[in-house]
Amino acid sequence: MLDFSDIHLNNKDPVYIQISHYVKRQILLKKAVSGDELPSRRELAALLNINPNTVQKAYKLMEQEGFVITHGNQGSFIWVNDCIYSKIEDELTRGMVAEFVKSAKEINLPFKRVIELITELWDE
Amino acid sequence: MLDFSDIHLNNKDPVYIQISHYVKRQILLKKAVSGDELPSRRELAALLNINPNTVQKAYKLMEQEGFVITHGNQGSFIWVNDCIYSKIEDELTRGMVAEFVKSAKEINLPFKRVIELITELWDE
DNA sequence: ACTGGTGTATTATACCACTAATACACGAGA
DNA sequence: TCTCGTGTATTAGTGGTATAATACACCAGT
Repeated sequence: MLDFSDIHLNNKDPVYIQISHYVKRQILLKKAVSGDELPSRRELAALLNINPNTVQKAYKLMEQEGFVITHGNQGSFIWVNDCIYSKIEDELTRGMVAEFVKSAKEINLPFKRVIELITELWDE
Repeated sequence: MLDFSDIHLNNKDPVYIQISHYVKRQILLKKAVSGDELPSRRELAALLNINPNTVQKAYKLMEQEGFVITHGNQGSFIWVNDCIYSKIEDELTRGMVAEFVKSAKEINLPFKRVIELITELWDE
């Protein structure tokens, strides 16, 4: 059963997006693999103190994104093939880095300075 | 008169935030300095094809953040002291990098890999 | 069979951020 | 004085998000 006990919800992004993003991270970290079962809608809702419909929205989104399957009322499961995994990996790594690079260039931050700042801020 | 002709509005972030962010970038790039006049609310609204109130909200935000002043109906002007400048610089550099570092760590991206990705994505 | 938990769907409501529409008072300039 | 553009304030509309209350069909376990 996939563990949601260490998810931390902020109050900035939509909850259902955060749930999806959390599961993607778990997949990337190999903490979630094909076959792993997700909690039931109502169960996760109770755990996170949110409405079951919000969980349903998250699960539906993850189904559409292709890494969660649900059959009948037998619960929902993680399901990732190589293609989906690559997509997730790309979004969470290259995608994120690319956005950052774009922001850095917008303010004319030179490459060297970027490396400096990351090095400086990495450990703290 | 501060130039907004090369601002590019996305449809993800609130417009008034984007305007404020754009002005901050201009300040950081020394393209906007104390005394520079901003277009009137209606003028900028017309230029960007948005509602004057959205511009008003942006200007008000920038006043509150401390780098824009307005007296009566004599227009709005850039006004930055060292303190404000440092704040903007920090937000747009260290602040941005810190957020990125946080995201990278969330998915266990090692420092080395981060540098690799940035190097790879810097030129394209 | 009955019960309880499941996924799913529908409808309604509330809330908030954002944007839009409008009106108002002020002051410079012709 | 009249006009026009200014900043400002108020109100209304819109869309997305979250919640709530149900309802339904399905299946497993008792």
